[in-house]
Amino acid sequence: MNFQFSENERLNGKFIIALWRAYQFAHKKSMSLFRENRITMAQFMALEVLYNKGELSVQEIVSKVLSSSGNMTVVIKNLERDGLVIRRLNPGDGRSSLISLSSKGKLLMDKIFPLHIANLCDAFKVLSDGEKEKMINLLKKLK
Amino acid sequence: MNFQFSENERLNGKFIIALWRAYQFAHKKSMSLFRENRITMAQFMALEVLYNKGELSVQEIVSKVLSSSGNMTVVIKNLERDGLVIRRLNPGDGRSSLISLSSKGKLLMDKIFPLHIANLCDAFKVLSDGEKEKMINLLKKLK
DNA sequence: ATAAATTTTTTTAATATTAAACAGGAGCGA
DNA sequence: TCGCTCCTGTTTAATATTAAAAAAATTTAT
Repeated sequence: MNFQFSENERLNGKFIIALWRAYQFAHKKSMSLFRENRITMAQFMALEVLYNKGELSVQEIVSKVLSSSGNMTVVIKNLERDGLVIRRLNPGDGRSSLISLSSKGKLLMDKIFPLHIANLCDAFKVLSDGEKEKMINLLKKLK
Repeated sequence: MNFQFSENERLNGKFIIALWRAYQFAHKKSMSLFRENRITMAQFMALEVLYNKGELSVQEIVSKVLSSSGNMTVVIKNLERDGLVIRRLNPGDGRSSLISLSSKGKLLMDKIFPLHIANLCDAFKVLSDGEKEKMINLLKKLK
């Protein structure tokens, strides 16, 4: 005898799957974009934060992309190796260094960031602004 | 000069982040549950399909959890090593094998699956059934 | 029936991800 | 100042994930 679902449990199961599939769907086009430009999604997320916020410490990047510091160490190491970001010592704190986009990284983001945004808009075009706003407010209740 | 967002682009950005955070939030409690029971989330997802659908081929598992076959090969190899699943040759197709829960795997799922469902219900308890149904229907429009 | 195409799965290489431990700097109170 | 704690970042080990190539079985087309 396996576990038997109640109606409520069944609905919650459907809901978590719907969230997952919607998130996957929204990124499908951009995954190809990233692949063509030889970066991974994790690398893009770090580049995106630096592009929009400027020079940041590792810890600040981590808090923006909901990752872990151990993970971000690796991602930034690979971005540094590929010449997309630059690291300099933090003059105000001997423990940390500050990461920023190189000119090569800036050029890459100038090219692909608008395309990524266009992909997102395209993915969500079947929803109205009101529908999106309503869902954002409901989803924010989960905390 | 960095990229400037339009209102629509800003809303889509907020929406994708809201989806991501909601999905993460819904799994937070169960991540601890999985850790305590020495399995990973990827392993749980494979076990869950086998628990609810019975014996399946690798390809069938892959299609249920939206993974890749190369990835699932590894996940199942680790589950096999830990004695949680059993593999037997598929009598009807020489290319594939059939995977099923071992008694150890079944016992584990009897214990943690109801707890996982309870965690999901708890995470989503601030939303009404109507709100969840409405969102499921809207999210299904993304295809 | 044979050749071609497809399916299923594994393998390899590279990157990502987590947990856990660790090192060293910074901040703070006694 | 000393000692304690917190913060920041790296490292290690294990697992996951992807892309790409490959092997083998099956199916399809001719």
